[in-house]
Amino acid sequence: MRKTVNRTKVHIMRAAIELFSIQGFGSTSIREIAEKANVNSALISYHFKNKQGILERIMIEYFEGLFRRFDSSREGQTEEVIDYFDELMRLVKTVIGFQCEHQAVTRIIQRELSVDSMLVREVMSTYIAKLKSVFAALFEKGIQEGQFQEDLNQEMKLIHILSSIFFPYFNPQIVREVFYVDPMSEEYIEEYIDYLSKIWSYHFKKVEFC
Amino acid sequence: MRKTVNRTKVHIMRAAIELFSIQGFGSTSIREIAEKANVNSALISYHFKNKQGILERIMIEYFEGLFRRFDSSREGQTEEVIDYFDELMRLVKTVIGFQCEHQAVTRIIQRELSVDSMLVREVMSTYIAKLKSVFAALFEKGIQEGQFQEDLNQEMKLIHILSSIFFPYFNPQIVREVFYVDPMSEEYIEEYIDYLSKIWSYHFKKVEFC
DNA sequence: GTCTATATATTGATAGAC
DNA sequence: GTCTATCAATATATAGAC
Repeated sequence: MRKTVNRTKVHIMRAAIELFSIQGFGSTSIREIAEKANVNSALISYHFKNKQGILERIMIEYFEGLFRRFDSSREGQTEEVIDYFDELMRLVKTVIGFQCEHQAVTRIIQRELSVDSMLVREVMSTYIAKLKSVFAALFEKGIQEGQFQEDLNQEMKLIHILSSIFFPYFNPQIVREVFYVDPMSEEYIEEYIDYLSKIWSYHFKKVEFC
Repeated sequence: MRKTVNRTKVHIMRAAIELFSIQGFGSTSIREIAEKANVNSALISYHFKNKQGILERIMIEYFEGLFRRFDSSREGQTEEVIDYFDELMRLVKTVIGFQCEHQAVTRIIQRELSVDSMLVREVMSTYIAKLKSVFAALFEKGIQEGQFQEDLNQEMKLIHILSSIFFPYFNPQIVREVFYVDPMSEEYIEEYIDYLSKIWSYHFKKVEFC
């Protein structure tokens, strides 16, 4: 791949991300994207086939990046995981951090994931399913090792965790305009993680009786 | 208002709701709506001014309906609320029930609320703010009456509650295709409410020491 | 309130020169 | 890889008859 190729592709992607996130996919035209990217509109068809093609690349790069992040954050770690609850919170922190770094794309993906299409079903069955299985595997191990409770409904836990992680970053405007806090700020993140940790530690961890 | 007026308006609204919820607002054209509603396309401009006008009515009717439901569900009740946690869960149940009854509109609203526009900001500052204040007032009273803890961050509680209520009904597809359960089913609702109740009761209620 | 007819703009996508 | 030029389809919106 030559540099010129990437430069145009990247410019188109960046412009598309900004516009999709503000106006929505359906309300954004190829011409608008080309204009914002300072690129000839014909190049979009050339590089991405069509508008849907841009969204596809945006989604794929996002999730590939997320799972790469998972791997790299596991690198400097000792083989044996000791505390599975810590591991859970580390994972949550990684996802939230990634979502903050990619605010616009996060918003686009969550929004477009609620629309019916082939692309959406594929993303669901690969990436979201994979994300779920990462958490599910963690809980399974935690239970095996006797660190986690197994009385609560496991599926509910996972749905609940995804809700908690996704929602504030899918709709940061609600958080900002109704709660007057910025979900992307360091303070908020720390406080939110802290909150979730408190809530969850009691219900997920196996209790030592008093 | 005459009957004929309403019939057309209702048909247009119904068709728009179905299309918006499946394809998204931006990807749906006035013509499509008119066709699905078996109505002349010019009538949309006549009744709603433009496409945005339909969305506006959809949103307003939804939230007006929700708050009317709040009022009516409070009717047959004794003046003095005794258990504020029960009251909280009753409120949660009401919202979730309402969301189930209006699946399509719920999806549309959550999705379009993540897009930037005047309409969205208005809906946020009126309806979502009002929804928040309903929960906030409940917590305040619960604390005053010595039934609720006040150690946890109150704002986080509210964000967390809204996340838990909204997310599964904003994106039921994730729940269905990844978790293989239907968030609209009686069983799910009961189990989910039960789960939330368990999680929250420990952290929100004032504990009687063991 | 509802229709036909139409004006006008914008859409996504491609063919072919460079 | 990038451009110009252009197509056919579709968009929203309105004027005026009924």
